[in-house]
Amino acid sequence: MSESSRKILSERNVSITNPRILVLEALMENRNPQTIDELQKKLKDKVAKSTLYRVLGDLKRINILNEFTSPDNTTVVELLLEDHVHHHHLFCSDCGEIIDVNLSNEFEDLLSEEIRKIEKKFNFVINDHRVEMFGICTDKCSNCK
Amino acid sequence: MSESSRKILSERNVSITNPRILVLEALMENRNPQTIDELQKKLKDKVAKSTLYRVLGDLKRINILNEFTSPDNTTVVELLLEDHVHHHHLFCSDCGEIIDVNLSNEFEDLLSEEIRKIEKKFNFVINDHRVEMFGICTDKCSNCK
DNA sequence: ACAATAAATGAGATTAAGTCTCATTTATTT
DNA sequence: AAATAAATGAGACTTAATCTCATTTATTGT
Repeated sequence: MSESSRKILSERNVSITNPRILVLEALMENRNPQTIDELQKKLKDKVAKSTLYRVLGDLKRINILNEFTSPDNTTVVELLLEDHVHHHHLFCSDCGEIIDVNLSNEFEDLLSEEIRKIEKKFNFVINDHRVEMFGICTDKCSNCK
Repeated sequence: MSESSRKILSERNVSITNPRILVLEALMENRNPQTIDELQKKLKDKVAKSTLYRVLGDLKRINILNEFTSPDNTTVVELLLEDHVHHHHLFCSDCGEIIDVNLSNEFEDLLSEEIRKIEKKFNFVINDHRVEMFGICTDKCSNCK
């Protein structure tokens, strides 16, 4: 585990430091998105707040961190590694859970086609997209019944 | 113009006040999304900051305001009226412009089908979705060349 | 392996978006 | 038109995120 976070850093020419390893490990603990607050709690007394934000910035810069905002306006963060690259999100407006979702390959192909049309129409080069879905989980989590 | 914002409010049983009319008019000036900062500048010395935020809250509550966060983490807001309901967004990472985009009806149908599958898989009731596209506008705006 | 150099960190100050409070003003109801 | 209820303005307050700078830790060249 500590091994692989070192590998991640060295492969991308980022110097290997304790805070970076700790943040990566905390991110690897949950593969689902987590809030910065959750991260901060996990790393309490191990990594300073300023360092946490800086390390998250570093990880964004080397393109292995995805940061976005949940519908209730919380910043959320997740590691993007080889096995887990392109996917989408499903938000429960009741309990706040965020679930990673893969759409079928056929659908992703259709979406890419549709996006090609948009590129032409608006004269854009589009390099990324995401689909966000909002709803209520009916029996998945303990908060909602 | 002032007429129609009065109408919007009275139809939804929201009392008609000057700040609400002014905010609605400022929102109607651009039909594309605008940042809160832009709004604030337009309404400088006419509507207090606290009132602006409260009125935006009111408009969200009556479901005619869409609020979201742009990739550079700015809060963005747009009016959702009859003619302009379901649509998506295209973000220029160069100049920050946000463009409203409609996907084809056929594609929206396919997306709804795909979403029905996700609902079953995760035991969710999904009531909304959005597609966000990120790229660079090649010749649309003055900032990018 | 070790000094020299460069980069990263911790602690806390600072900034700014958004919220809250409460006395005053404005709208609505009768 | 008076009574009541709701909304507003001004500024205090909160809090996520950024910045600063002295100290610590990593990297590089010999």
